[in-house]
Amino acid sequence: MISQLKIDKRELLLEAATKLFVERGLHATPTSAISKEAGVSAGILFHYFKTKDDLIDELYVSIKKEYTSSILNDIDRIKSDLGKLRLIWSNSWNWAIDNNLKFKFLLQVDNTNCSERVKSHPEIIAKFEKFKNFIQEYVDKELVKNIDTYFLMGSMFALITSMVTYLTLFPKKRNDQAFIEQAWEQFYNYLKP
Amino acid sequence: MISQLKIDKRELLLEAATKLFVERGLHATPTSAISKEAGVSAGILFHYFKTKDDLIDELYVSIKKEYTSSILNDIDRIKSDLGKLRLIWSNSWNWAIDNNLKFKFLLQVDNTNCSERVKSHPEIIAKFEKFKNFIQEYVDKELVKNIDTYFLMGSMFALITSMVTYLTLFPKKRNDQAFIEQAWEQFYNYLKP
DNA sequence: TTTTTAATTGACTAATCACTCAACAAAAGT
DNA sequence: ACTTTTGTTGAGTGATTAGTCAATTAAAAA
Repeated sequence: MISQLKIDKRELLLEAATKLFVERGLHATPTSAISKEAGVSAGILFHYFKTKDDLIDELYVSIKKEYTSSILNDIDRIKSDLGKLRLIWSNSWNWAIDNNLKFKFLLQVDNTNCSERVKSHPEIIAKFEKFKNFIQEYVDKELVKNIDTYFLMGSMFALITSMVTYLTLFPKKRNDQAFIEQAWEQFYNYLKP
Repeated sequence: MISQLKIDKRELLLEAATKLFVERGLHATPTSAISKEAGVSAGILFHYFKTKDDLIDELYVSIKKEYTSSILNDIDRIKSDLGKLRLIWSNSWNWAIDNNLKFKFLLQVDNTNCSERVKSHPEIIAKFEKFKNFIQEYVDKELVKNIDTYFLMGSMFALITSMVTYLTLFPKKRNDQAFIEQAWEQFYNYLKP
């Protein structure tokens, strides 16, 4: 086996970190707690990650990539532009609910001033630009109101996040088709010209 | 004078704490940094606040009260229901922009699991209920879509927060009446039945 | 098998933190 | 004026933290 154990311990540490960071907050979580939760020795964390901040950075970037990728899942299976927009919408909150810890970790870092360096990671900027162009296309096609793209993206993300918070609090609603339909209607009413 | 200095130092500490908590994060800010920023000795902080957590709690509650109060400013000067809703909307983001540090502090605490005890403060629960009834009234009057009030409140607050983030990033837009009008239109399109 | 390389441990260190306390200063009360 | 209460200081304390390192084990290469 080609260092299977190595990959395992790294993953164990990242998973443990996600859980504890969300439960206790970034700075309130000692590295010793992370290694304990992962069931490994305290020192090994610094073998895989140079510093605690490096661990946070790597965790953020990997989760963000996972999230942004999931948003475009199955997008080619849909023909209509509006259908695609709806799929992006539902992909977003579905991933966030199915990966609630990871999503909460993203929110926590995004709401923190202390890690600006993470957010300016090139791969993340690239994904952001890609998504921005996507929205711009909808504006050009007059499927979405002609207003500053940054404003649109910000409010879209805000609405999706509040949807996630609500569905996490009331999980039954996730299978309530009438509710989902109404929520989508509201979302698109917000966007349409 | 009736202990004017006492009040002053308390206020100085709270202001310094707000600034540093937003800049560095709750747990990354030592109490020593707070007292230094406030220009007082390290020990005095624990004369006014039993513990650091107590300081955070008090700060949160006082800011939250200030914010929720500002939301209903001048509400009686407006006659129409829709006008009142619009005033609530604009009051919300105006306060948040004018008191950006305080607003960011609220967001930071709200996005943290470590201080559940703060959010369940009776005065805050009361304000929340009051606002909830307010929304319910609009639903009953059929000015707002008939969908779960918690869902409505969550998304309203999300939209307002994204408005604040945007206007903080692009301050000029705040005086752009056409933009504000469009933003309001979108907001109400989201809510209307 | 032997050698080399990589993974893993946990005791250790230097720094930092929340909080205390004895001493002093200023106000208020008498 | 004197006493009591309240405000204020900053050095000190014990606990906790991120990160190190010499030693041990396991895997890979020779």
